[in-house]
Amino acid sequence: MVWVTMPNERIPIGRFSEVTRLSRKALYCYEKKHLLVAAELDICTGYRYYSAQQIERGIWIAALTDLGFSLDEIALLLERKHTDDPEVRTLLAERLRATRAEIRRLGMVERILAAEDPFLELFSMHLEAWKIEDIPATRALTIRGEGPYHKLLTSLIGQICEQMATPENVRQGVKATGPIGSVYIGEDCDEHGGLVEVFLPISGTVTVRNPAIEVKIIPAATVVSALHRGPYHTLGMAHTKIFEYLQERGFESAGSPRELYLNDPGITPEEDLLTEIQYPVRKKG
Amino acid sequence: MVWVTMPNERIPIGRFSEVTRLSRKALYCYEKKHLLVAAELDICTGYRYYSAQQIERGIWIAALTDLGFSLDEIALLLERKHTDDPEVRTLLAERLRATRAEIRRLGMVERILAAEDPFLELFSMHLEAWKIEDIPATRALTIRGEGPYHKLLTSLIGQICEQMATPENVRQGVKATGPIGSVYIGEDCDEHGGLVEVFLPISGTVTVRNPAIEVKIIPAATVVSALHRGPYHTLGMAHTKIFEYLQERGFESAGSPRELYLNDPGITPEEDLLTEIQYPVRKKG
DNA sequence: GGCGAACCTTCCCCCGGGGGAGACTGCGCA
DNA sequence: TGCGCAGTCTCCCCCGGGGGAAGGTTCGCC
Repeated sequence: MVWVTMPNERIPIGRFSEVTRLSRKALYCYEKKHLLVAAELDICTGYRYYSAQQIERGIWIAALTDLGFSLDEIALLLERKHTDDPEVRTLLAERLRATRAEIRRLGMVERILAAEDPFLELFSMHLEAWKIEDIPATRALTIRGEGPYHKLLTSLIGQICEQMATPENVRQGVKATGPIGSVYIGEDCDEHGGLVEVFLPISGTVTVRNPAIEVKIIPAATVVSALHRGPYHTLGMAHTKIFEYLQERGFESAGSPRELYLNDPGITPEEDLLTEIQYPVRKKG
Repeated sequence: MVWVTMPNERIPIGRFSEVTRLSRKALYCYEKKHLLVAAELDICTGYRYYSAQQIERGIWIAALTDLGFSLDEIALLLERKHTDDPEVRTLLAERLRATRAEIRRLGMVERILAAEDPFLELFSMHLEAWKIEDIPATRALTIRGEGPYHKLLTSLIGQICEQMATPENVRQGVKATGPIGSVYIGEDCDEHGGLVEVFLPISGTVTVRNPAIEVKIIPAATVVSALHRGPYHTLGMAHTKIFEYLQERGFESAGSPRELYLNDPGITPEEDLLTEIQYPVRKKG
């Protein structure tokens, strides 16, 4: 027996959309990409009609998009899902991996949002979102000193700036090519003082009169870097945390830590000061 | 002391992008939306230069987009994050809710992908993704019968189709407006047989000669519906599962269950047959 | 002063659809 | 036979950028 009277071999898009749970927009879109083309297109009116057989394909598409596959991937999966294809297995495995990564990420997002003060949590967290950077070698003015950091840095930076600002250097067009930074060299640095080198990357022909100042190439390095926001006297804590992090992750230190002073303490409020902290490390495989 | 020589009040987009971890594309995009506009635009060359003060804003934006806020929301949050604004709190709460929902969803996705046969798991799961529908009242041809389902349904459906196919009805332009379905009326239905009404929604002026056939209005209903794929003799299991589901969720039954036969068993292979199962329920708040 | 490399610009297409406008069609009913 | 409403069509803009082309700019160094 054939159900001659059944109209459902000519399903208009609305009904098809309901039963497959695919929106019309999605159906138009799939048609454009030849992923699911209506069985019939009335040339007169432009109306689309789907066949009952297409319902199954529609449901598959809906299910697979829910899993997070792209439409291209879905086309491939639909074509080969019954064959035990290595490409299909790869696709599934990769999707599983990506899904788990996303769940982990969202878990962290949830923790932040659920925190007492999400904004505080968030900002410090993001600042402490380390990244690994390759720093190219740089030509720089450098000056060393030893003593309690606060006064020392002010003095060293002052001397470098003065040297840059001499008429002859201004005339020569010497330019700073990056922010001023410092390297903590001493073995026995503690939180308050030690041996420090301040540097300022430059370009051009520079004339140095101050005998304390050298022009050096700072060698390239791979560093783990983090951004710190707040007064300079809070940098010590930041260093401690980063150092712990590196230990945990098994990074191997490859030199003295540096700081880059991203803005000018003369015109920026203390609590908005940004400092990039860099720890040279050896590359992990 | 002012660091007169520092060039970092004129940060080109590349460096700004590195330090904030925002891609250039993103920065162009934020500029268009006035979310983060470079401090300086060289009118001659079109080059953008950011100021060091903008780094902080950039970092905020990066952090908030990671949390999943839209750019409009971020604009609002940045403006009011220090005020204890109810709108801000709502935004945070809503984001937390949405994040948790997404985590739950991805948990299910993970389960499916990690299953032995993801495709099997997926299809049955998606078919059993219930939805609640409001079915409007419909005019239909109906016919009742009692006995073992298999033979009974075949016979009843046959009679309805015959009635539709009579010359006078064809001439009158009587049309089916939906798939054939059935209602299991008997209190003592079991898996094998009982009292059943078969219906076919129609439009137009119909002539009925078969005394067993009535033209009725099937009343509107709110139903929980699921799609089943496979031979008709497996429908019993599906009914059992849906019924259990309804019990668990505390739905209150509001009538006899129905089935809609979405494709024609005469031309569709048994294992591809789609049947929509509907259980009338009372609306839950 | 010149050169090459690195950097920057705008422009256009892509993802996977959602929202809505403006116009046409179909269908049920009288 | 016509009416009215619901369904459908195409077109365009939106999200939040990514990828890449084609062309102008800057910079450091020689």
